[in-house]
Amino acid sequence: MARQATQEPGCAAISCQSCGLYQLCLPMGLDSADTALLDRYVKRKRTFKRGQVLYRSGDAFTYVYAIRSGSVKTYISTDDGRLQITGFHVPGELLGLNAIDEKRYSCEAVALETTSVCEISVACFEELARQIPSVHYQMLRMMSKEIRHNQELMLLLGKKNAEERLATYLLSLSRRFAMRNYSPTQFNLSMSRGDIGNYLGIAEETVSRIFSRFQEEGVISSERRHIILKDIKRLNAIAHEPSSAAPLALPLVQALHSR
Amino acid sequence: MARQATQEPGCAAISCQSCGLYQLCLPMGLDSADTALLDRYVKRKRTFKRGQVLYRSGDAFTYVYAIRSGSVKTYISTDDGRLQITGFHVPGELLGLNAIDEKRYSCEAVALETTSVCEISVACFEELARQIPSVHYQMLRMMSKEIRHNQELMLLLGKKNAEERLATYLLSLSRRFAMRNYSPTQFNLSMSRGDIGNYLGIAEETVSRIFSRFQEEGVISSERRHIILKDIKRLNAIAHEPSSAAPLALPLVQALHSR
DNA sequence: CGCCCTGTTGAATCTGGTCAAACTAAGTGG
DNA sequence: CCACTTAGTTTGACCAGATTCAACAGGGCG
Repeated sequence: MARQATQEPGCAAISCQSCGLYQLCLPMGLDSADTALLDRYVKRKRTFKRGQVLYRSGDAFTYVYAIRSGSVKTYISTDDGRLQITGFHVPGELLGLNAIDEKRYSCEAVALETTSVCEISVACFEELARQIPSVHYQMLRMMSKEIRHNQELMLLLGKKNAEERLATYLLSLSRRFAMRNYSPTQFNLSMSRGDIGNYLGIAEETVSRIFSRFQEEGVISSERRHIILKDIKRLNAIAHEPSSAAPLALPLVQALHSR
Repeated sequence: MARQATQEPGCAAISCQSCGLYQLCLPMGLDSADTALLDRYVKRKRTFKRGQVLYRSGDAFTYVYAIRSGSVKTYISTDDGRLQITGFHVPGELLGLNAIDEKRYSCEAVALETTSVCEISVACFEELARQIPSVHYQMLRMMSKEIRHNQELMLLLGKKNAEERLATYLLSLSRRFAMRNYSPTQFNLSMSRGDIGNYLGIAEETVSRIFSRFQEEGVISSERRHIILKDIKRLNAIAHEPSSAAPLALPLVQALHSR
């Protein structure tokens, strides 16, 4: 009942350019024949409204989701109901891949706002990978990137204080926006303070307090969900990011932020 | 100068059975021809002593390591030198795979005790994957498993208190030992209290205190690095593990621990 | 217009960190 | 074989940062 499919033909034509599959094949330099083949496997476009569930933990692994617009949070939970948000996902990202070996989703995915996705059947996806071997390699790269991202989050959760966590978080968002050619210094958050706090392992009140402190110190300007980064150099100093380790997003984008 | 290679021919003969590659091909039901092919790519066996470095963060990605015996810790660090251990690795596990997309290791790997590994050249490994397509799929499975494991660690670091962290940790170890047909209730830790605390995001003093408390309460018995789990049911209750999510190790082994 | 959700701020509390010291085990070298 | 060193572990006392509880403000939406 939560799911609301909008099954339109004609989605495929634009899908490869606009959704995650593009990212999957572009770096490998696939020719247009491959690209066309790839498009055939994009089964349907769907739209989820804020709070709607894409999939639940334990559900059979039947679809991979490529986000076209909007944003999604994923989380897991303890047996007594505490949640840990494990990621916020934006357009261009692929969701559900880590269900590969258990054949069931290991986390729950919920739309943060109205979100449009391409829903790709796993069976089709596997067939696709058989026909275009480099797809497998691309998947390995994407998962390797996710592992690194998670490891940096572990560093954050295990070793950083609340200020460092928020600074790291803002910079990470900034880089992801820069990557998509949005302003890296001015953006709107699609997630609540509660979600941010949950993700970073601190209370939402602490998030509020530190946003206020950053604002007093002139590092950022925050008006509810609208954020302006005013002193990225300072944010970088506060964040104490991993040293020689790879950045959260693309290495190229890293250069945008002076060190 | 830290590296001490013992280059022996004849390693290949036993390697596939004894090191991680076996785990990579076995689940796919490779025939003996494939297995033989696979063995050819095991270049050399090496031994690292306690504290020696297998690879550093930022090093070029040239080898994948399959642990034959001993144990290894991996960690990343902030720019001001704080470390976060991201994993302890035991025989049968493959190390270094998440360097795939950046072509450099994203973390540092250090032997916890005298450790024997098979060092597999990445170039050979890629050639191998080309010849046996299912190897790619196995790699995807392994990385998917690692992502899930990391997500559970994020839940632990973000939402659990010190007692829950220790209980979760002991159970995770127990399952991994059970998987390798070692006693799930009695084992020696190869890592120090400091390493455990670092991994779990708590101080080593807290680790000590809680081990003592568990002992007082009759849940475990701990004498320095020798641990006996005396009440696994209670440990499970304390740990508050992820609900419907996949277990840290194999699902089959999970059944060993009553819920 | 008023309700409700989100965000903000204050004050009390507490878990776990930090610092310090004693103790144990395992080497190391004379 | 023993004195000495070193690394690891345990325990106590104190303290700080973050949580919890609670009250309140402000937007957005019905």
